[in-house]
Amino acid sequence: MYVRCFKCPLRVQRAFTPKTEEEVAVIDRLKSDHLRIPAGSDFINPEQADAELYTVFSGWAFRFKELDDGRRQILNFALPGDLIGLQASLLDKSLYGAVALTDVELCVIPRRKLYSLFKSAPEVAYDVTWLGSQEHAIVDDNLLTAGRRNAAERICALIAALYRRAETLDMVSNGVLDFPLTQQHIADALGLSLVHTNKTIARLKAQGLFSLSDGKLSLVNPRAVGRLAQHFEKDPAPRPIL
Amino acid sequence: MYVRCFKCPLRVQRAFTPKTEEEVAVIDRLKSDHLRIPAGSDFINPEQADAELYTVFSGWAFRFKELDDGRRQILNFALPGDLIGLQASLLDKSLYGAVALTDVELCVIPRRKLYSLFKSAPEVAYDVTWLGSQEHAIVDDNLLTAGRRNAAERICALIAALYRRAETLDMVSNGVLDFPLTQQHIADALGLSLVHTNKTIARLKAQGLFSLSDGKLSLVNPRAVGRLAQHFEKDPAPRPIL
DNA sequence: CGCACTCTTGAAATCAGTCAATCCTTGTGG
DNA sequence: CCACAAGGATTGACTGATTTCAAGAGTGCG
Repeated sequence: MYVRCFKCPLRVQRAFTPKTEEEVAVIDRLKSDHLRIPAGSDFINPEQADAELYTVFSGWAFRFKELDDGRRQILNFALPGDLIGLQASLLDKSLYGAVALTDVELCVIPRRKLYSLFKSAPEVAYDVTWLGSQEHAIVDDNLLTAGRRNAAERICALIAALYRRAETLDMVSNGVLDFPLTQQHIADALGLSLVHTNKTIARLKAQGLFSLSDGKLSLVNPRAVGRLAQHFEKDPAPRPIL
Repeated sequence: MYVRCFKCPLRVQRAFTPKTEEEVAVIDRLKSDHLRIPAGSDFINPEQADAELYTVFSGWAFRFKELDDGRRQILNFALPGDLIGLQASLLDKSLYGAVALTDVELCVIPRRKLYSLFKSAPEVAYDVTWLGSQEHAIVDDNLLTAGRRNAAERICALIAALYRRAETLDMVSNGVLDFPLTQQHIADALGLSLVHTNKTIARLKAQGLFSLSDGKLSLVNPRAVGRLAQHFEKDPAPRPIL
């Protein structure tokens, strides 16, 4: 079930800027494979030298780093349309790992073709850079969260940001989002322990901020969540997609 | 005292990959100004819509984000040769501020020229992307630090990383580095309070890990610092510079 | 001299981490 | 159908790291 870019159902969504036929043709030639990765398995290893560049086609994934003794920090989550592996492709060595959170489909862009892409299709290269910066902005935000917010604020910030991003991809229906993170993932993303994460989530749910069970998230009181999170982002403008 | 790129004393240092004459000419035409910013003043405001792209020519700078109530997180420090403002240039709105830590000289690259740069000088555009990824990798690291290391580890990780980067720029002489961060900066970069930062630094100094006073840093026991920091980086390969 | 900035120090308060069980659901094998 | 294992969520009690509050000391500067 290989998906050709000119038949890609993702790129026509409202979240993405339309591309010309020629650009899509370039991207289609660029794409070397369409992978299916089962939930829980990794597709970039820390230390890996030859990691490719991926666009998430469907499902959720995340990047992480860890210390010797196993302490793990999730750096950011990737949703459909997001790029994963630009650093690893450019820097000749991955400094992080990437894991499929749900079953995931990935479009593969061979790292070897990246440099020539800058020569042959500058508009597409510009989009690559743009998407890299976008991810960078998210990590910046996550650093602010881990460094300066308390537990309740961290959880609201994470939930608000993911909910918002999912919304633009029409992944929210009737106010409910399929939310595949376990509490362990949330803890790892926020720099908290599992136990403290659990207790804080319980308190926030009891306060009626949001509901989350059986992998279904909905914001019961979006205002209050947004206030705690100090989540300022307005509706994100359409963005490029490869 | 405008510095033309073909006379740039920075780009000839061993830390940077040499460029062809044509490339330097392109960069020289790209450069629109050479700014001097006094220590402590900011050159990118959070929320600023028209931030330019800068290369640090001399001195130290940093990027930061803050919350409503003033809690501030430093995202990363920039040394000579580092790029600042790529996100802000690309994303039409800065989501962070940038401040001169010491007196700083900046090479200005107008954001307006960025897109056309991708068409006219793909090798240079590639370097821009590369440098963006490089900064991204540093922020990833800082997120791991803020999320998962304890106070002593955080301080060692920061010191080790900055010392190492400064070393490659020949800013370390006789084992001593001019280190312009106040303890408040260190605290803001690591997600710690000032008081706890102070006490932890005092303890580490007493243990003979490093010395730091009057803005002079030296690693008394580099091994121990590296071990606590779990700082794996080997000698960084030469990198591009604009 | 007085002000501003940075660094220090002590004590009290609190947030978050660790340890240790228990519960629940789901899937598997007998 | 039942026993059992595995993964995730939950809870209580305790410990400890880090923050907050408050005060003081050293230095450079107008």
